Amino acid sequence: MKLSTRTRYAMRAVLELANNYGNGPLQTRIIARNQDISTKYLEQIMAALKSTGLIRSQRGAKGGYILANPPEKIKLSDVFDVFEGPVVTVECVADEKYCKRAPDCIARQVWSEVQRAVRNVLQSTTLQDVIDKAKVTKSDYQI
Amino acid sequence: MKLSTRTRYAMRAVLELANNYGNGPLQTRIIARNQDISTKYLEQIMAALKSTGLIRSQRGAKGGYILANPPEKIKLSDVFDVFEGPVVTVECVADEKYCKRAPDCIARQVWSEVQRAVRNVLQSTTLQDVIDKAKVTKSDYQI
DNA sequence: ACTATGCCTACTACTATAATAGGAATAGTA
DNA sequence: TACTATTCCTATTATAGTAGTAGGCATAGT
Repeated sequence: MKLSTRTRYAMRAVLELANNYGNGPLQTRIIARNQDISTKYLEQIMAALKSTGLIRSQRGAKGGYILANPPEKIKLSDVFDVFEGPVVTVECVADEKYCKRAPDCIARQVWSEVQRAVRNVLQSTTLQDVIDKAKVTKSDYQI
Repeated sequence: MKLSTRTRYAMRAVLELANNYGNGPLQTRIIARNQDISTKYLEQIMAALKSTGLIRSQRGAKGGYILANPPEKIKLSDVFDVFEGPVVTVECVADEKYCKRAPDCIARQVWSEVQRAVRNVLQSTTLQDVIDKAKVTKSDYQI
């Protein structure tokens, strides 16, 4: 169980946008450079993020991307779900009809619990939460 | 983020062994039939489970597999880790040296939290716990 | 007009997954 | 001893997804 590179890049890109929130659009080129990501690949990822309404774009020179909502209104699950989908473990966890064995399947209960744990983290944390936490850590270092 | 079929089959097979614990070896053929899994594919999965020491085998007629330890001594993470590995999200979560950006990476904190949540479930639950919980549910139905 | 950006589409190398297949080795049993 | 049921070992394969690379069009600012 490992995250796709797309999801990891997406999360890093969105966190950059969150950090930049209020300062106008941020360019793919800049994000890619900051994060050591292929610009062309990131372009595709940004397009997907945009198509879900998570971010907005401004075309042309001095264009770029901004978050569609303030960082405290965006949950990590919003970003996560773009590529990893709402299902974290197995389809039958979300859709009992997916498998006829589901009602009696004790393995399903296991994956339900795991899924619940993951979604609990992702849904209860906003981009702003992450940024704030990072700042606290930073200042701890400086003491 | 979805589980591999191997991991799901492995979990179901091991739970069958847990249910059968104390009744001698259980055959791949039986498990495969009970669980609607390709016998040949399950054979490979059982071999992998055995190589980690999680289960033991008896060869020849009337052979089969048994858990190497009683169900209350086996954690779900023991089964999970055979195919999904101990890393649930990203390598850098377990190994900071994996990426030079790790110390400052705020995305890494996100994936750390998710990983912690998953491992918490898998490490705090045993096969016996799952079986017991399933029984409770069953008896609820009968009321 | 020029340039910097997003937007769109196609292509590709690589890898993992989920099997299928065949047969050798072993152990119980008639 | 022969027979049979099982694990064990190895090879092969079809398919899909991933992680890019690439080229050029559309748009907006200067």
